[in-house]
Amino acid sequence: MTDASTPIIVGRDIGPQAPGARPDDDLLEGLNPQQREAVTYRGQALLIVAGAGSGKTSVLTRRIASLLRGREAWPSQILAITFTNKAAGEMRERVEHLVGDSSRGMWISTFHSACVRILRREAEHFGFTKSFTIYDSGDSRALIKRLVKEHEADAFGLTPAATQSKISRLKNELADAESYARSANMSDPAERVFVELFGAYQRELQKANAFDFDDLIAQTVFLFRAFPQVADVYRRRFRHVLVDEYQDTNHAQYALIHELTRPPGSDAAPLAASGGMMIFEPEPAAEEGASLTVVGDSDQSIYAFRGADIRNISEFEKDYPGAKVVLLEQNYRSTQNILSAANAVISHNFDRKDKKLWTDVGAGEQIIGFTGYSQHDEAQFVADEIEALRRGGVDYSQMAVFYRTNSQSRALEEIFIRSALPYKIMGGTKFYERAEIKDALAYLVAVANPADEMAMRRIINRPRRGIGDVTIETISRYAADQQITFRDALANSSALGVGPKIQAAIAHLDAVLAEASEIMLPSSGELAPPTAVAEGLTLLLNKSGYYDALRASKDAQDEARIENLDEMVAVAREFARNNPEGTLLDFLTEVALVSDADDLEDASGSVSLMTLHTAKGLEYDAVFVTGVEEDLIPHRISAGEPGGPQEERRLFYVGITRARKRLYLSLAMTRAQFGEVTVAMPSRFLQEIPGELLHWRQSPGDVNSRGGTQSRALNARRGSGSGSGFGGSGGGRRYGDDLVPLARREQSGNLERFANKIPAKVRDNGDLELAPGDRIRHDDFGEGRVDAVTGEGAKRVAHVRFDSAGPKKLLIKIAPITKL
DNA sequence: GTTACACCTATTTTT
DNA sequence: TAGGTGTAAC
Repeated sequence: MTDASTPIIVGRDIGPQAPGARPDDDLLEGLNPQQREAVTYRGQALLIVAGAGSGKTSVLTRRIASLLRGREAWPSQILAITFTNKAAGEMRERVEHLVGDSSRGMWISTFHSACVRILRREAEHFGFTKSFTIYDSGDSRALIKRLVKEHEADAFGLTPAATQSKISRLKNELADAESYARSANMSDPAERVFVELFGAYQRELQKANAFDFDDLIAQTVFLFRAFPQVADVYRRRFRHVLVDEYQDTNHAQYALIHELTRPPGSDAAPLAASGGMMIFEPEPAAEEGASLTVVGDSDQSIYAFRGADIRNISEFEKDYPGAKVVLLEQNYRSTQNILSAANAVISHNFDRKDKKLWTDVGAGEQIIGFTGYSQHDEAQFVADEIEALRRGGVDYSQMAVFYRTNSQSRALEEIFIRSALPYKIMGGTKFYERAEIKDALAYLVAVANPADEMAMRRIINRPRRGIGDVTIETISRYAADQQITFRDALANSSALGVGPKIQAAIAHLDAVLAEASEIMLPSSGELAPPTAVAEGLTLLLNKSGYYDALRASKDAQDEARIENLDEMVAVAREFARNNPEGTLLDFLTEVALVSDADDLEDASGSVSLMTLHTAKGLEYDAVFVTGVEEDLIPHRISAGEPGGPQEERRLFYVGITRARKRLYLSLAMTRAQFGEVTVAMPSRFLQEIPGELLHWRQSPGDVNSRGGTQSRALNARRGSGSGSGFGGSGGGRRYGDDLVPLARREQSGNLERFANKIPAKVRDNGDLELAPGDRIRHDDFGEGRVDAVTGEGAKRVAHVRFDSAGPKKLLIKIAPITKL
């Protein structure tokens, strides 16, 4: 839902409200009673249980606005935490919309950026400097990889991946190497090696003046616990803490919130540790902890595998006695049919508080089910249906296709390309994970944080300078001997005892870094201009020879790399425009904490393809959930995990509740995976949807009876009446109730014909010329007449009306067609 | 330092 | 099956 109709109230007036004014009136406009309560309730702790599409962002932003307008809080006393930058940005925008300038000074940010802000200020308390680097998972994987090798840990079954995920899990539980060692079974050699690795990893991070993602949270908690007087500064400052998506918090995040909302001065005497100043706050007068508002929906918890602990929300009332709970069940997004299906599915999860979404917009369309013979058949259905919706006036950008695993996107893509359907894959390869972008950032990090050896190691031979492992180790040893950083060792290239060519290369790199440093962090101490980052980056890329090496390359990919780097420089310029005061560190922080998931919506004019996980928080007029099969959703691997199948059900629930008006559930009877074709069974979740809500265009039974491959699950439940269950098996009904048979089903009903119909090889029709009126034959669709041809060159599209398959758009260059 | 081949492993991933 | 990674040989 949206609050676009809310009038803008600009809160220029800083003085108290005029007597008798009702500052909340417009904020409550259009809200239902529960939403009003969530906005206006005042107390120490409030839990808003917000079902999907129940307007929680609206409630949260209005609650903040109401605190500000009522003069109950200064902006600086508000801390609102989300999980994504996108959510934070949206929330900030909407609060600004409501209260204007008086929102300035609020902290509306992600867990991670809030912690970075705190850590940059306080890092000196525990052996870091404020210019610390942030390691993303790729960086920490690289470091762990090196350590695993050094410790020869793979011999104990400790792969880099396993080690990384175990360390991450432990950090999310606030365990460090020492505390873990105490509880671990140290007679197990693998455990001993792991503890060693964990400790070594942590020491390396400290040495590099770096935090990994998990550290950002965990170290902030440790900081607060070790230095209560530091914690009190923030406890006094933030009087209102609000947390979005609370069901996704892990233990460390939970602890962070807990620390922040404790009454100030409540800690025992400060630790007599680490030479910091002892500041005793002589204020025994009972101060209250900040008021805490959390919003969440345990039915949408889908990140348990990453450490999210559903108990944080389900036991909120225990953690915060006297907490008020508000339940938002009215849904403003979907039709009742969609909601009823969602309710029915999720109600199969035991151990959950009952919650039923409802709407007053009416039943809406039935949910459409479809069973394809193969994943390509399924994809073709999706493509056809998308085209039909488009002709019916639905914009491509209002349609989305979801799948459980990324690999499923391929079949969809193949068909979409052939159908000339504009699509965009969300959350695919990430810009900031590309090698050249990581290189560029490493150059910047080398300037910003000379202690970061990882960054130095990354760039020292990129572009190739003839510096290999041997030289790197020489430098590393020299640095250790001289007790200087790796970076500083470069300045003494002549003392390293390496060949003249290599020595010159090192000296050159050193000079380039120094020059860039002078631009971005002037030694004169004066402030660098905002454009310094972009300039410095350009200088680094040019003078290091990075650009030249790419330009000289004949690899076609390197051209794209240059474009990506140009884009990176553009990002730096953009940053300078938006943050005139922004420093190099600010830029690196932003880049480290921003992911491309944050620009999800820029898919204008295309259909969005994404995993079910990525779909959370989004909504579309028409939603296709594909691959609704056993072993896919629920995924087979989840079966063995405690709570796995239930989390899968929530995932399916999340998918269903993204749809506003139309929902399609599809599956394929066969799926090519790992080189072989497997026969799929319909997902158990399909059977949890009441039959009258779901209309099968082609049910599993239809496909089954014609394909001849009996599958046990299909007959587990017989249809009763109109479109119930899977129905149709036994050959009674060949097609769905009102389905016009498609041409390819006419040709033959046998499975092999359809399984993996689309070969991997790409067909090329060359310059096949087509004009309106031409007759063509298509391998799948049969004969048809060309209505029109649009597009240019390789992207020419034929609009064809097939005799029996109906209208289609085809990419002429690659469609399996011949002119008649 | 680069290339080629063999090998391994295939959920989800807000930061 | 396919893609990515690691090692060995040139």
